[in-house]
Amino acid sequence: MSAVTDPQPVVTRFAPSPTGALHIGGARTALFAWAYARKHRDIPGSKFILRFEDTDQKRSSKASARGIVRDMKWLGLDWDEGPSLDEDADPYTDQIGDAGPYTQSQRAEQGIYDQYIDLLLEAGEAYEDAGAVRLKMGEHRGDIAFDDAVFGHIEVKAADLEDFVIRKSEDGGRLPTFHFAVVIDDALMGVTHVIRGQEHLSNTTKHAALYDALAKLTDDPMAWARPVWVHTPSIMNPGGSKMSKRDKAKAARSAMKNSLNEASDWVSAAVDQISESFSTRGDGIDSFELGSFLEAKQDTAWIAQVIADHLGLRLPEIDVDDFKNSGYLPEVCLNYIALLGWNPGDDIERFDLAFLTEKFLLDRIGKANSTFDRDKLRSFNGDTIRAMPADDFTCLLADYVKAYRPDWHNAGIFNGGDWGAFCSAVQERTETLPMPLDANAYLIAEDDAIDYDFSPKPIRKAMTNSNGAGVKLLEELRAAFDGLPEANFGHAAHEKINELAETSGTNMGKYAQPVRIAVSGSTVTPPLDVTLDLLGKLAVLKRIGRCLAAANKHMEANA
RNA sequence: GGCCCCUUCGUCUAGUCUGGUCUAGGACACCAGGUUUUCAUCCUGGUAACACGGGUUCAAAUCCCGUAGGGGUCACCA
Repeated sequence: MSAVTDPQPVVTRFAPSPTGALHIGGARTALFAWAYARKHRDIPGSKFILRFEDTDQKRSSKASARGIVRDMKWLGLDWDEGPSLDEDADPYTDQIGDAGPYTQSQRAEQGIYDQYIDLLLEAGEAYEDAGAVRLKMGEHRGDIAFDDAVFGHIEVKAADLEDFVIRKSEDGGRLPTFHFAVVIDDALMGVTHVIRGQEHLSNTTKHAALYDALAKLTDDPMAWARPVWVHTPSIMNPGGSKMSKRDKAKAARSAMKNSLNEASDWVSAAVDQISESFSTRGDGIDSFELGSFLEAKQDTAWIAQVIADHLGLRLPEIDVDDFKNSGYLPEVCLNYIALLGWNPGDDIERFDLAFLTEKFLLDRIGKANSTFDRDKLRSFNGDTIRAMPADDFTCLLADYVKAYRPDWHNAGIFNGGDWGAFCSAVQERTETLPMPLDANAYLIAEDDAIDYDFSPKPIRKAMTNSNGAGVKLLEELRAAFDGLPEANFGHAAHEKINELAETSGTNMGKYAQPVRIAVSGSTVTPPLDVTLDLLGKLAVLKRIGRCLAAANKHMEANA
């Protein structure tokens, strides 16, 4: 007779500290923990918990907690216990699940941690030191070994283990440290698999010691059995540094310094410049804060953004919200980060949450750090956009415009009947949402705001080379277009170009390129008929006229 | 610096546990050609890696030892 063991439930959690936005690396940790719990959802008791580790009173904020809830939901990750899934709810007062509360500050208030501190103190496992409480390590406890699902067996000698603080002194509000709170909470919440970043690998000996000590001292040792530890490797920048929030600050700082030619007094020059541009907007900015940011004494995210806006610079995407801002799709972000350090074991690279839920196994997580490759992310994003039904793309881009692009939101093309035509013209050449907007800015520009620069080689070739052959064709076209009807102008103009090209025996590109240049200032636009339709006859003729004038002037000057 | 960990194309990785079928596969990027009125898409082809040095073995990307490089940690931050 063999005993049939029931499959054990899998309880995982994501436990960020609400000290800022959700980092893309944190999102991957959350994704792995979510996927592993969901893979075992058929086993009763399996669940995924979201908990806030806010034992650092100074840096934690409710606004950050809200932002993390919002970003998790944007990605499509849900949880069974923790703050309410309602983004507008208060993550501290409105929570779901019965093992709560789900923030450590609240749990500390309820005395949850103190009772175990007392237990350890009484048993001589811990002692007071300058107002704080430390757990005895070293010879008292001996060597510590544990098994990690990714990194395998790890052993540390007693001599290398130092006593560590488990409760802060008065200065820290007598709150438990992260090391203590994480162990108590994971045990009390029944967490079976602790999935987290590898920066905690070295800390795990501390946690193992705590589990073991508590198992000895309580009457329910099973509740204090060590969980399965799963440490995930880090996500790095192409340069080799760890991908971190500070990267945005560094990028803003060095761009500012560069724009001032690295002059010795660049900091004060920058402060003057930015303060001025702010005061004209009526916002005002603290020049002392700004200065300390520029001197690298702090890395405040919003100051980095202020500088980026001032410079017209796009900061590197680091937080989930940055990727949303830059026009990446949530399902693509999830797909891409899942592939950073994990793979299904075959050549399948494109998958969704359902696939991940079915396939996610711990032993397929790699040990080596991986570099974040925005090119590949962008490529995935473009593939996904191309594969979407046209109507979905139209809505998606419209939502993006409403949220982030007032310039397009107020433009006629967005509000009139042409939005669908624009979207279908750009969908297959879109990698990120802002890309078609920026590439086709001439569509929402005033007719006389188009700049003509005849120096780039492709423009010279199409217009001014061979004694202005292109310019002559454009003049011919202006006359031909003049007689065309306004309705369906683009289509008619396209026909006319075909006709002229055929009768004169030339390549239609010879006609098309000068028109492109005239209406957009560049040689690249969506198909010409659509582009001209979007612009309309009046605008096209006006732009051709301006372009012709500019071209003739340019050729005279260079004759 | 002490301790812990990692190392396959430029990048993400398959293959390593259970040595041979790996003249190392896929993806992104890159290059070339084709399709295309531009750009892009799409199609075809190509360049490109087992960090290094020893050992074990008939046989090593795969096992062992060492070296180098990289990461983490050593906070009353998490």
